[in-house]
Amino acid sequence: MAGAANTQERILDLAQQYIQERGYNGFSFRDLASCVGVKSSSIHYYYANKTHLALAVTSRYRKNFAAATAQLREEIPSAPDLLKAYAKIFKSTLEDGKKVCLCVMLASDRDSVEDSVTDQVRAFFADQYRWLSGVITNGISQGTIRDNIRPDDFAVLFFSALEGAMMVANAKGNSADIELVANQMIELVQSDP
Amino acid sequence: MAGAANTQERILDLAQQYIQERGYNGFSFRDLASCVGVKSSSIHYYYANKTHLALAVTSRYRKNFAAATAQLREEIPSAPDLLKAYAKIFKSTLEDGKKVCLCVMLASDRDSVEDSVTDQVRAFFADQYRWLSGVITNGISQGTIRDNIRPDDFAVLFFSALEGAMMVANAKGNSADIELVANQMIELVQSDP
DNA sequence: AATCACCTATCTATCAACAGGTAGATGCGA
DNA sequence: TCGCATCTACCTGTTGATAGATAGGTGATT
Repeated sequence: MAGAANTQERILDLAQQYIQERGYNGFSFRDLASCVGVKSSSIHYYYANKTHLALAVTSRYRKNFAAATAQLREEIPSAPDLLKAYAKIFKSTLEDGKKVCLCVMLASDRDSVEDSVTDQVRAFFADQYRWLSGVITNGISQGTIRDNIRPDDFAVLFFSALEGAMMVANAKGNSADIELVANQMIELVQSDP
Repeated sequence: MAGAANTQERILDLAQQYIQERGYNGFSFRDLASCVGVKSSSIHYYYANKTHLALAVTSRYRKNFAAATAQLREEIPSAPDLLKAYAKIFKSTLEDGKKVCLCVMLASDRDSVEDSVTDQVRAFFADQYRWLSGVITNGISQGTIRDNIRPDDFAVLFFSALEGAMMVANAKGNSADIELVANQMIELVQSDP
């Protein structure tokens, strides 16, 4: 039988979901296969080995995230509102299943994945820092963010706090903590009215 | 040969290290055994199964953390200094090997561990929130922390940010980010001089 | 129009390694 | 003699990965 046209994409989607829920060591080719409705050898047909699969998932994730954040900047002018919208991405991810950021998951499984995957993870983090730093810099210019805030440093803080909140909130089953964390930081750096 | 008196403790130490470095699914009883210098059945002698082992590691971790933080409160009066010292625990953990907080690691492997372990992880988080909230409340009383800070909320933020920074810093191999994150938060909530 | 080669996608069957876990023997020291 | 600690030996299931068969579609050749 000729394959259903989108088998490869369904494999990729499910692999991403599994990594976000269970981590790199938390699922097998057979888990993926049985859920997609094929045999594990079919997955090897598309992705020679687990590293290739992880690499494909990660680079697509990076690309999608870059597109989503770029669109936010087009739609939302105010820096504090942008930070809120950014935080909402994290909250939604957690609420959609018990999923955590793909790259934090892969970072925590660092010893099990090959360096090429960790390189992609680091590149994702760099992407986020760049975007956040740009938003902050812009916020200072527009007067919505206090001018004693250092954009590069605050980018690291804001991102770290969201990632950490996601992990902890996931354990507690309480996605509201993400907003709690984000809103406090925004409140602390917003210019006084 | 009668066992070296501390085999059990060495197993516990190594299991903790492995969970912190590789996660719950990242090591096997044989890994532990060969590193300790015994056979895997000897580990089952002390810990009937992997859940028991994880439980023992986690409850000891909680206890040790509680002792360390209690001592900090005895030694350091100033709230900002206490927060700095607390952050240093995280930084030191990361610098001592590539280890990340045990409980965040177990939180990320939530789907693979039994609920009893996740309960301990949640209890650890609650411990930390309680301690941090107490420190902040005290800081407000002593005038070192601004009085518009909500202790319970800021505890969540401070803790989440440290945990997140630890994960990200580990991927980047850059432990300095932990201090960067902690110092920014302290700066933001400290009373003006 | 019928045959052919070829490509894509899938399958079956299998491998060696490793997983967590168990039963029971062995040996040392009190 | 007894019990603690460790071992040998093994079981069952799973893992990532491979080899090779098979089915269907496409397009060129006869």
